[in-house]
Parts: sequence; structure tokens; C-alpha cells
Amino acid sequence: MVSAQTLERRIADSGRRLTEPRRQLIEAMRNLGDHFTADQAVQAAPGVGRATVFRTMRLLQDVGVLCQVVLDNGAVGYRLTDNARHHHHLICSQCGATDDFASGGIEDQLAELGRQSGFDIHGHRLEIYGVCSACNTELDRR
Amino acid sequence: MVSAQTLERRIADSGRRLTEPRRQLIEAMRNLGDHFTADQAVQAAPGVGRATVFRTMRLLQDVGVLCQVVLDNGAVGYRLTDNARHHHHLICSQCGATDDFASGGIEDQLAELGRQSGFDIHGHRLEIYGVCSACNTELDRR
DNA sequence: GCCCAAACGATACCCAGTATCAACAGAAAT
DNA sequence: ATTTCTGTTGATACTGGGTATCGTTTGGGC
Repeated sequence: MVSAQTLERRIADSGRRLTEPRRQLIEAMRNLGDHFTADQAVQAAPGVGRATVFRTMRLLQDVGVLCQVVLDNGAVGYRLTDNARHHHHLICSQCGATDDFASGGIEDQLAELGRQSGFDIHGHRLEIYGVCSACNTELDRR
Repeated sequence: MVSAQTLERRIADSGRRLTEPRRQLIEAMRNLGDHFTADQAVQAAPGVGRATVFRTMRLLQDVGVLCQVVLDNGAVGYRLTDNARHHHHLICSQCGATDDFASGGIEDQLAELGRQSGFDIHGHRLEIYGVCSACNTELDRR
């Protein structure tokens, strides 16, 4: 779990103000745990206005401590992270548990693809869907 | 461009009925071209009810002739395709142009990842963002 | 403590997608 | 051609995600 200090430092270091609503929302999101929806974040910070929740979530994404996760079904979730470097997600379609992982070698393939396609590639998004080991043993038991 | 026949055959072959609204929507989507939003599809088929548009789009996804495309900014687009096999998208962030490409070698890496992570992997989603050659020369010109 | 730009909250809005349910229409069989 | 039965439809209302506006508040450098 990312510490509140880390999150608040990232905001301050990026030249933004560390306001009370931002502090509240950060605490609320930390309490939500591994992954949550936008609406859960709104609910979890009742003192914070809806617009501010979305503004702050965008801000946290900009400074690299909050990830959007695109689920199996196309829905979007969020996830705090202390891994500001580019990474991908391994998402359990049963319980939503998410692991981060670095993208060994995929970047190279994309560069090659750029050469072939004529596109000037500057980003990508990779989500992996599966069933985590906990859910797997759960399923076996039935 | 995928032919209307192909699309309609896919529906019939999957045991679904080939109804007038479905025909209309298919024609409308074909007219929308390379890529479009859900709302554009709704607008483009004024005789077809909103719910039916979404139901039919899901159906077309199920039979593999319509892809969801997750854009750079998280927005979702759609794209007719005749490539029912698994593939990925190369998306121009300037103009939205989209290319399909097969995922040579990435599958192998995912299998290895599954072994390491304990996840039972059964799917993934990979979108590549860049600037297509047309938009690139456009930008150079300025 | 002053000041002012940054941030806020209320509100209203847009788009994506789903639920409900009575009415309708393919298509297969007669 | 008519019946029949089930899949499909459309109207409507709703949820959720996200943005725009704009007058008010506040963090934090001076």
C-alpha cells in the first residue's frame, strides 16, 4: 500500500497545492484498498465534491501514483501505485485483484512494429486477464 | 471495409435472427467508416432504438466482427473488422485511424508470465498509440 | 496577516451502457 | 398463406463515468 506521505509529497513536488479535500480523498482511496471504481471514491470521500474527486484523480494519474485499469468487460477501475514507471496489469476477472508487472521485451516488439507500420509509436496499454491463484483454488474446491 | 453480407451472414450463422433493425444498424455503421463512437452509431441509425443499438453492438462483438478500441485518453471507440481472430490495434492519437495487427510472440511472453505469477491467464488487451504516417507528414509541414 | 492564483463545490450537463416490459416480427412448420 | 413460438424490439427510465461553468474559498509565498 502506498503511504499517504508518498502521495502527498508527489502532489507538493509537482507544484500543486496540498489542500484539505485532496488529503481527505487520498485517505479515502487508501482505505478502499487494492482497486476501486470512480464512484466508490466519490462515496468514500463524502466531504469532497464530485468534481474535485475527478479532478484529483486526474491529477494523481498525471503525477503517476494512480493507474486506470481497463477490466475484461471494458469497465474502468483505479488503483494506487508507487510504481511510477511504465508497467502493465495482471487482473483477476473473478475478484479484481491486480498485480503490476514490468513489460520485459514488449517494448522492443513495438519498436519493430513502428518501423513496419509507419506509425510513430509513443505509448501503449496492455492489460492481462486471468484468474488469480486464490480464486483458482476456490474454483477447484467446488 | 467489411461487406454487409459478411456481417449479416455472421449473425445468421450464429443462430440469431436477421432483423430489419440489425440490417439498418449494420448499414449505418458501415457508412460511419473506419471507427466511430457508440453515440455516432445511435445517431446514424435513427430508426433503431437506443437499447437495440447497444444490444446489436454487443452481438457483433460476440460473433467477432466488431471490436472495442480503448483510446489513448480512456475513451472507447468501435471498429468493424473482418479479422475475427485475436488481434491488436495501432491507433493514431491525432486522427483516430486504426490498423489491426497480429500479435506475433506476445502470447508466448504472457504464457511465461502466467507461470511466474500463478495466474491462469485467459485473455489480454493490447492497444498501441502513435501518430500515423499521414498525420506525421502533416505535422512536419508546419 | 495579505493577497491572489489555484482549487473548491454545487449544479447541470453529456455520453456509455443497462433494466424492464409490453408489443412485435422472423422463420420454421404446417 | 397462416399459425405459432420465441427472439427481438423500442420506449423509458435509470446508473455510472466524466466534464463545464462559475461564484466562493483557501493554501502558502510574501
